[in-house]
Amino acid sequence: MKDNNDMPGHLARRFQQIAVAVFLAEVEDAGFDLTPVQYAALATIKANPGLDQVTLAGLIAYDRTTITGVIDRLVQKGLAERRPSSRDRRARELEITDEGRRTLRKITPAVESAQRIMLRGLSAKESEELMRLLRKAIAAGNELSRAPLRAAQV
Amino acid sequence: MKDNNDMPGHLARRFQQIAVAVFLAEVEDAGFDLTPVQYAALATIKANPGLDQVTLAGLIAYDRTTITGVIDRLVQKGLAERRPSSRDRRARELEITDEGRRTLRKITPAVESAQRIMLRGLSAKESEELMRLLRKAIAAGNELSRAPLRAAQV
DNA sequence: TACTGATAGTCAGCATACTGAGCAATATCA
DNA sequence: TGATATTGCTCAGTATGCTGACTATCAGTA
Repeated sequence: MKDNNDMPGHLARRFQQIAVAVFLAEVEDAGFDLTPVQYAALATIKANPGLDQVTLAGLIAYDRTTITGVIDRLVQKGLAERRPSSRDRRARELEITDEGRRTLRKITPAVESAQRIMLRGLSAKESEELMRLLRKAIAAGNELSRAPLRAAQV
Repeated sequence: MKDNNDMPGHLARRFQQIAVAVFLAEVEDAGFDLTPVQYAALATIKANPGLDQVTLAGLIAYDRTTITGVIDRLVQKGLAERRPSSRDRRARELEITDEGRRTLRKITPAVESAQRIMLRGLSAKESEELMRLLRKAIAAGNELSRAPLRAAQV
């Protein structure tokens, strides 16, 4: 019988579990209330002003049905705005608000600290190697999830 | 601005996302309907007959409030049984059923295949190294989540 | 034994994630 | 142009995961 520790799927779940807990703890210590998912969405909206929801989902590999709720909460917190697209009446254009920009700026140290903490058991070289291997495995498996990463259409 | 691909937390989320999708697809192809979480719980019940819910949660690092629902579904599918403990009237003893045992046996090839597929971008050596680094990072971060891994009390 | 603190389990509530379905709008092509 | 396919978004339903609160029970101790 294989041990859980020999199952990459189980290890993935555990590492992700710790990563989320560390992120939330650091962000809360900094006085903010933002999830990892909300942070990634907000940062991506800031970097790509006016993008629509499907494009946003593709850039961070979220399912399109998940992104709806995430944006709802960003809007409800006053960090982002959703308005009808002028080019395509089905689509919604997303913009970050000033409040969202301020939050992103202030929260950055906590986010970076979280990334360090979740790797605290590894040396710098090991951390690099872990990220390299994860990127490689993810690239090969990208199309296997319902929400693959998609480059923006420019 | 840091790219998502430099954030271990984001990579963790992506890898976990792919791992779950691959697991579900392989298991469904084999004709079964079992999630990764349910599988791990069932396998652990089989390996530790009569254990209580808190011990089970500790062995697979689930939150105790999560395990309730997972066991509900295993029981509802007829794969496990929950009965009052004779030693502690607060506790429930968990047992796998014959049906559960049969399911576990038949599902094993699909589970193993899933673990291979989610690492298909990596060589054997790289896969080993990825698992080693994940184990190391997880060990160092174990206490940082609400549901740390706990050895069984023997 | 009575009090106190800890423990086992559950529940309500919230936030991801997914499946599958549906609506409105757009794109494509005969 | 008109039929068809596709796309953007939303919703209902289900399954993790978490926080925080609660009940019942147990364990240790004054």
